[in-house]
Amino acid sequence: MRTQAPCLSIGFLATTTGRLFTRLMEQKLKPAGMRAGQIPVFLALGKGEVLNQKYLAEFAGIEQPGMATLLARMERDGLIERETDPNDKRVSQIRLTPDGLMKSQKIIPIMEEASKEAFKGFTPLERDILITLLERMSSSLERCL
Amino acid sequence: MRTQAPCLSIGFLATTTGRLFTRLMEQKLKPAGMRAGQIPVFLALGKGEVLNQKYLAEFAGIEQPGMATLLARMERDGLIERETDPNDKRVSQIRLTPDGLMKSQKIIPIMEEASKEAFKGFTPLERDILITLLERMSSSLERCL
DNA sequence: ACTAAATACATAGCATGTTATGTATTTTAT
DNA sequence: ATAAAATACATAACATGCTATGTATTTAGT
Repeated sequence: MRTQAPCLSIGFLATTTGRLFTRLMEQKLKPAGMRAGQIPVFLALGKGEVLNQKYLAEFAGIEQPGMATLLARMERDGLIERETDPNDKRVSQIRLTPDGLMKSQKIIPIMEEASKEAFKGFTPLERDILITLLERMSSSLERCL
Repeated sequence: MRTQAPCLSIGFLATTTGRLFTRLMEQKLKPAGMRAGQIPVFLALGKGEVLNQKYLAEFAGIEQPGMATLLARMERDGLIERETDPNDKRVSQIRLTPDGLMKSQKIIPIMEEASKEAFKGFTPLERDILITLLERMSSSLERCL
């Protein structure tokens, strides 16, 4: 008896699926004036929350410089506003602008649409299994990084 | 009885897992002088094959301009060589350089390592299920794009 | 034969993410 | 009290991938 070779296509599959999902979201978000990378920011600030960059980066699961440039683009596009925290001048307090707040209302319905399409042909059980296994793989990968 | 809400986290999970996998591969490839985006090219040309850009783009599952810039960087770094097809001057025949060929030998073992780490804690059955479900989701997404 | 369509590749401009590094500001330790 | 460490954010340089578009070259239609 010998150990079965690990499936080599998993990396390709994971990155491809992620890319396809991003593309689908871009398609749906574009008409609404939003971009895929902005989703976590809209989700975090969508009820008028005021949060700092560090929190947003962790929430989005990206590094700090990535969030910094994302927020710079969103500020440029009038989606967010920043204000220095008077209690700690290193921190900037970030909130959605009225326009950003309005746009953010469409995020959840759009995500629902996209998820529905992604899960087309899946039973609820298959859906739950995929989620669970992906979460476990995600954790495994995080642990060895 | 009401329909269960579709899981909204699937997009985040898919893109995050893909990104984490890419990061892991980068870590392993860097010491060997390779980058994550180059993997499909190394796989396609690793036995001395001579292929054109269109084929490589399809093989890698990315758009043509993406492959064009990838190949430009790989040529810059001495990993590939290009030659115009004499039978059709639009086509460029692409092959790995001796250095690229040598480096490509390490791709499969590195992919095996990464897959092993990604699947840590998975039973063979779970592994197969994840692959199958991801393939199905990938197909669903491709269909609606 | 010759124009029009198709094909292969290149380029521009951008978004997203990464690592590496710089710059203020605040906290900690002596 | 002050020097050192930690923290929050910004910037630089880059890879990867996208859409839109341009440029040859080849193929097809008349």
